[in-house]
Amino acid sequence: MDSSANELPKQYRPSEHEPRIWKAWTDAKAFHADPGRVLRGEAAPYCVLIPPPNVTAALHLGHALNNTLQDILVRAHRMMGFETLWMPGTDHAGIATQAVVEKRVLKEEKKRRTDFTREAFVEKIQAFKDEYEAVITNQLKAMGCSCDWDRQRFTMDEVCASAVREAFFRLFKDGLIYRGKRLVNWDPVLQTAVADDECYDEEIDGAFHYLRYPLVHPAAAGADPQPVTWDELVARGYPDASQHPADQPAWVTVATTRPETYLGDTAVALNPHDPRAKALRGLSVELPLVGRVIPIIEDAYVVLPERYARTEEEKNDPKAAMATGFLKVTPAHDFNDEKLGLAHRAEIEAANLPIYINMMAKDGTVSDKHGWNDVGDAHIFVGKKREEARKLVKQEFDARGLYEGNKPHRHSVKHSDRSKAIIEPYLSDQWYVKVTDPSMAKAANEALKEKKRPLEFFPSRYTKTYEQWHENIRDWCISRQLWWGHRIPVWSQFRDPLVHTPTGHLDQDGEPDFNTSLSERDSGILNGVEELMKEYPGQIWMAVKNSGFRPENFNLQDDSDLDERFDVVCAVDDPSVAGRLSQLGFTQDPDVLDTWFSSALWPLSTMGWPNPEAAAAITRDASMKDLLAAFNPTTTLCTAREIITLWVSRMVMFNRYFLPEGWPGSAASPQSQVPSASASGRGHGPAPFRDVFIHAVIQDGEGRKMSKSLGNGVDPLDIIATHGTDAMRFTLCQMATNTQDVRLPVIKDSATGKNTSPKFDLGRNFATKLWNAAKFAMTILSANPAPQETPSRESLSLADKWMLSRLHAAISTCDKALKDYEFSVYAQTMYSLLWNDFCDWYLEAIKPSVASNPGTRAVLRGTLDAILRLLHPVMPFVTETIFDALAKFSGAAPAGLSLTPPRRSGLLCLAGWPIADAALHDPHAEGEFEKMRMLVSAIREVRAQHNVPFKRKITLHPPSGMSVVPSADLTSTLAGLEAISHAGPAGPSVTFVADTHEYRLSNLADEVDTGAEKARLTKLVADLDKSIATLEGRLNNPGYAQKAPPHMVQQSKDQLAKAQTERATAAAALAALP
RNA sequence: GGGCGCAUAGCUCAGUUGGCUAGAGCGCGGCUGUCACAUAGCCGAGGUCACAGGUUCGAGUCCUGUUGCGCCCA
Repeated sequence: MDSSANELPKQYRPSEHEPRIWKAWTDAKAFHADPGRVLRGEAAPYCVLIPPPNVTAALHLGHALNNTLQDILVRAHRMMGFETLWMPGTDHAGIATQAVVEKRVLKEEKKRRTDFTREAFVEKIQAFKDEYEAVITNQLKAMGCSCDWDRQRFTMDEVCASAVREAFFRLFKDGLIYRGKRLVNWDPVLQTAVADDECYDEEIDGAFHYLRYPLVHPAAAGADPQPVTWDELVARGYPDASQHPADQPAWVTVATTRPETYLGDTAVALNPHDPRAKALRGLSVELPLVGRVIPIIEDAYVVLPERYARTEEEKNDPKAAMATGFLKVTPAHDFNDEKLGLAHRAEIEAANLPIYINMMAKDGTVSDKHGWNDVGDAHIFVGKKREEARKLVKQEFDARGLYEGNKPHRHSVKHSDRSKAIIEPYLSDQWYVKVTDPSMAKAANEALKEKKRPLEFFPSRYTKTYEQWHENIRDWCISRQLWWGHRIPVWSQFRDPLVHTPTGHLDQDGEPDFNTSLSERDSGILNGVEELMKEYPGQIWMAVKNSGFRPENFNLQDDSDLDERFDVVCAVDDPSVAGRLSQLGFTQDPDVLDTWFSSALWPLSTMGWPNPEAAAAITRDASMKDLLAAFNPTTTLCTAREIITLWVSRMVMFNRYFLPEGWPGSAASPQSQVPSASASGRGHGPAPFRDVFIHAVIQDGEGRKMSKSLGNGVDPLDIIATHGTDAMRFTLCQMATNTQDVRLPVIKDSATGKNTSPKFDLGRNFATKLWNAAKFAMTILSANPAPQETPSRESLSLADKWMLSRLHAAISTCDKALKDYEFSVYAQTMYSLLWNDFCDWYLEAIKPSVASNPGTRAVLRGTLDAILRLLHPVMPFVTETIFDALAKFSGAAPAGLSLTPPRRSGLLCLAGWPIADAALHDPHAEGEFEKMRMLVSAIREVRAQHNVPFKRKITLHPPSGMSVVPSADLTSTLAGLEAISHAGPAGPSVTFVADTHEYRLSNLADEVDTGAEKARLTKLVADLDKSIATLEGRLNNPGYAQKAPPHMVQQSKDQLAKAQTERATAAAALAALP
């Protein structure tokens, strides 16, 4: 093999190498983590969990960034000798996926979800999921992601599903899951509750409508309420009441953007500081048509109208201009009204009204079937859609002289992400996790202060986001009225009222005493459940409320709505259990869990919790049983900032809740001491990771989010096709500064019509540079092999020592940058090491000497090898390709540079991370080299100024006092000198200054261009004058000499002296010109 | 409404305890088919560090305020 370097083609063509390299990695199982090594104490664990991409769509550039950064960390740590696990997987993304499939089915088959059975439709979604999971997986593999692909999970697979059931079961049993009737964001199109983060605000042109509610005297039950007249109000001191006809019924006017919801009003509110408040005490209003009499309540929440505003601030409240001072309170249809209603519960209930009156069906039409009993004449609205009902209400009020008109009002309204429908605050039965419990939110914040292993955010400012979220958290609504997701594992049925049998005794207060018991039917049900519970110990549970019976078997939940039903929760997914429950009259809750419930379990479910043995059986992977103990807690989570509250927070809560206190998962503790995963830590378990790295969001060149609708998205596969994976990764890494957003100018490629960005050229050019540098190095090594013996330090040239010193610095910087998640620093450091130091200076410097100096060849080979290793995490394919070629040119590394060979299969991804001794740091060599560089730059500048052709060799004349030119050989090589002559120039010459010394150059051309020379020197003198002025100004400042540190003052003096010398020399040379 | 971030060269961004005569890549101008690389090399031009005050011997950096843009939470 005379010249193996020739095997490398002229250019690096990514597509020719990437599939081959990927196969080599996969064949070697290079990314497969062995938990056994961790548990046996053979290697420290390093673990990253992939933020599971939604199976909704293919990955975009944001994913590319997210996963590139993870892969960089993972690959670097794998090389550093950690037993490294990067856990891959995808998320079922409940509502998003269902909505996408519903849309697709409607478009392709013209059918709706409800045209199918639940099972059939879920199957369709499943098929879609399979399709996209494959797309996503292929994308990640194309990106080079070194995940442990044998362990890939899906949030709804069998392993994850059992974790979800177990988590629900434990929380339910512990009283942290309850059923509640609450207002939720209701999507009337998809007919499901949606989370706040599944909504967006959008301004719409609406109006404030002014409705008059007649005032009445509250009447006794059954009696008709009597109207209040204006003269009565005059008597009560109601301001301006005398302006109305005295004997006419009086009213108050409410302002509302949604007139139709008046059907659900249960109060009218005004501010206690409103001058009308006093006069209205004891009165009520009667809702037109409905006839409902509702109380007037006083609450400071109500905005005072402009004319009653007491302060400037109140006056300037934009709402004051619109307000009448009266607010209709509709707790079942507005979140603020709900708060008001609950705050004034007593007053409303005193009026024999429920707090909530729901006047709407699930599809958003007016309905009397959902908790509205006093329809009265308002039946004319029933069945109308929101918009129709609004019109009709206006019309009916108008007909009765009760409509005062409207004012246009642009206001922001919540819309559903998925259906774009306006969100309806809607009262419904939902399941909640009591995250307000101290074992949840508080424990999550305490993780930041854990002594042993505090949770840490990078950049640290995000800690605040996380903390504040937990401080203000509300209970988490986890039920979704969807088909796609984890079905809530609760079986319910309505329960009979308790039977009260007189005992014939009197109680303490002298009242007859009763025995309370279950009905016969309910007794039978309970017996059946108890039997099941015995057969499936710890897997079936039932909660009851204020029953007073068998408390040893069923835990009491006082704050849940269990008056009416029996709820049985199952941790098992067993058809026979389902059958038995069915026989007992139970049906399973039709709802599914919020997607984040299963995502929150990701650090647990992917590792086989709660039952690693069972997970090992399901996956037919024996090592699965050790995963949890070896890798949870994981090391780092990489994600975007909006995920902090949605996902990070919930993972921390769940991990701390479900894993036991003292869960070490570390090699230090023998397994016997590891607490069993079956015990819940209830807030005392470990956080699921140590570091949370929040990376920037990629925007387009205008600072907009990339999105399909804007058409500014960039497909990672397109970039991979045109630039190569490594180029994309390097560019993304280089962009990953710790700012909030990064902009990526997007252009349409005229050839392909696809979106791309010129920024990716940076990475492509860099890969090419590396390729060519390596090719050149190997050409040299093939002609003159590197020595097999470590060369002595003495045999190294200045350039060698300088190169090693630079390498040492770069390794330190990279190590620190990776530790601090400063990806851009890492990329920049490597860019400058390879391009500037290695290519521009070192390779150029050694060209004449490398053939004759074995020490130099050792440094050349060793430096290239180290660069490949350092770059591997960000550019895995090209480095692996070159490393493979370089393996044919073996040689000893220079002393002080450790390059551990690959652990197996000769693969770079399994080779050791380079380690440089501090001894390689050589300030003297760096100083000398720097002097030489300055001289070379000065000569090059003269050459450029005089248009000296590249090939023309010129003569350098050092100043008369200088016997030896610093690094003369290097200078000659790099500056293109023919000779260094201590004699004066014979022919025409040019003077220049370097490091205060006056040099001359001759043989530049047949004749010196005095014009160019004058221009050059004039500019130089001007520049130096500017410096001198600055430095003199500083030194002449009396405070400077007194207060600045002496070394700073000295430095300024030195700089000034140097500038003055150089200026004098340049000025003299200028004067000497003809 | 609460919290956070950004504003530095034409563009995208560095600039970590104040010491700066403010850097990089792209782009721009000049020269170069040169022998690893034209996806390259060499040289160069280009900045009132958003604005206004303040602290300091010294401010891109710290403080206060203003303007503009953006994000998260409610």
